[in-house]
Amino acid sequence: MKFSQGVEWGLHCAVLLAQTPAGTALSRRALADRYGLPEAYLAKHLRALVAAGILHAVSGPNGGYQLGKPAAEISALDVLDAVEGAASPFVCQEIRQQGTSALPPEQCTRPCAIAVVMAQAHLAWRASLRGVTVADLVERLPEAVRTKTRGEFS
Amino acid sequence: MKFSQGVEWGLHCAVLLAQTPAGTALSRRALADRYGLPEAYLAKHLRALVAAGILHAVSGPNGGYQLGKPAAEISALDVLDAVEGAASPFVCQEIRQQGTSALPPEQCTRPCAIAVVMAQAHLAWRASLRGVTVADLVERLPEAVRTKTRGEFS
DNA sequence: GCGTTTGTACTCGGATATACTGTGTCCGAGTACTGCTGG
DNA sequence: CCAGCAGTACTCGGACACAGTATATCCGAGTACAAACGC
Repeated sequence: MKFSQGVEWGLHCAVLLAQTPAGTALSRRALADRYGLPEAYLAKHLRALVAAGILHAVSGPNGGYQLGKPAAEISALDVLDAVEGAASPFVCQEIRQQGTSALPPEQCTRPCAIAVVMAQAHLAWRASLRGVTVADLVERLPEAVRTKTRGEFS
Repeated sequence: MKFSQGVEWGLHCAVLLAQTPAGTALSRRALADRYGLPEAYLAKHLRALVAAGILHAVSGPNGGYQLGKPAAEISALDVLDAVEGAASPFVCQEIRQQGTSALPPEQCTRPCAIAVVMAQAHLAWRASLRGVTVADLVERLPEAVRTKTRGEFS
């Protein structure tokens, strides 16, 4: 089980865009070069972020990507859901109702205990990520890094 | 991002084995038939559980699998780690140190904030699963199901 | 000199190939029981 | 009748194909600017 690299890329891009002056857009080329990423592949993930409303894409010269809403309203979970999909990694196949010793439906009124446990863990994971916004991530950057970044867009 | 089906299979098998009288072993054939699973593929996952010490395999006639330790000492996390591997699904590639605006190493003494957030979420997820044992899962089964299962091994 | 038009260069978006992990399967090694054989 | 032995049937374990998704890429659609042209 492994996340797509797009998760890290999307989060870094969002954090970077949150530090740019309002109204400025960064082209995908600029983002890819900055982090040494394959531009065309990065595009696929950025497109997913645009579809989720996290980023806003502007066409034409001087176009590019900018945040689609305030950084404080974008959680890490939002980015992850946009890139990886919000579906639970565990999908209960109800094998208790299959095979030679299948349980009859009337004994399966309550959800499978195993699925419940996995769902709870999934919720805990999501809750942890939901509590952190892109604005928080910017705050947690070292001051030196923030000033360096700010200088590049002055 | 999706878990292997082996996670569900392994958990169900562990819960079932926890309900069998001590000393009895269930063959992989019996397990596969009971849940309608592909026997040969189930074998691959059971082998992983054996390697992790969660199950114990017995060869020969009347052989099969049994729990490798008390059900109360096997957490859901143990099973998941055995099947999926314990590695974090998020692997930080340190892209902040790559590309045209790469940060110098002296500004990267603290771990990347994004990696920290992801690691915390991962820990929350693992903690949730670590708190539930196979014995707990047996307890959470409906009484009717437990008696039905018990009857099949009398 | 000014407005219009055309061209260009730059942007994002969707459709298209390749690599790797999960899925599924097969055959071989080992072991305990069972039946037979010889005493 | 009993002990030893060989055969057999059943078990798990590792090596081998197939499929789906992540990875990586290319080309086309759209837009704003800029320069050129006509008035």
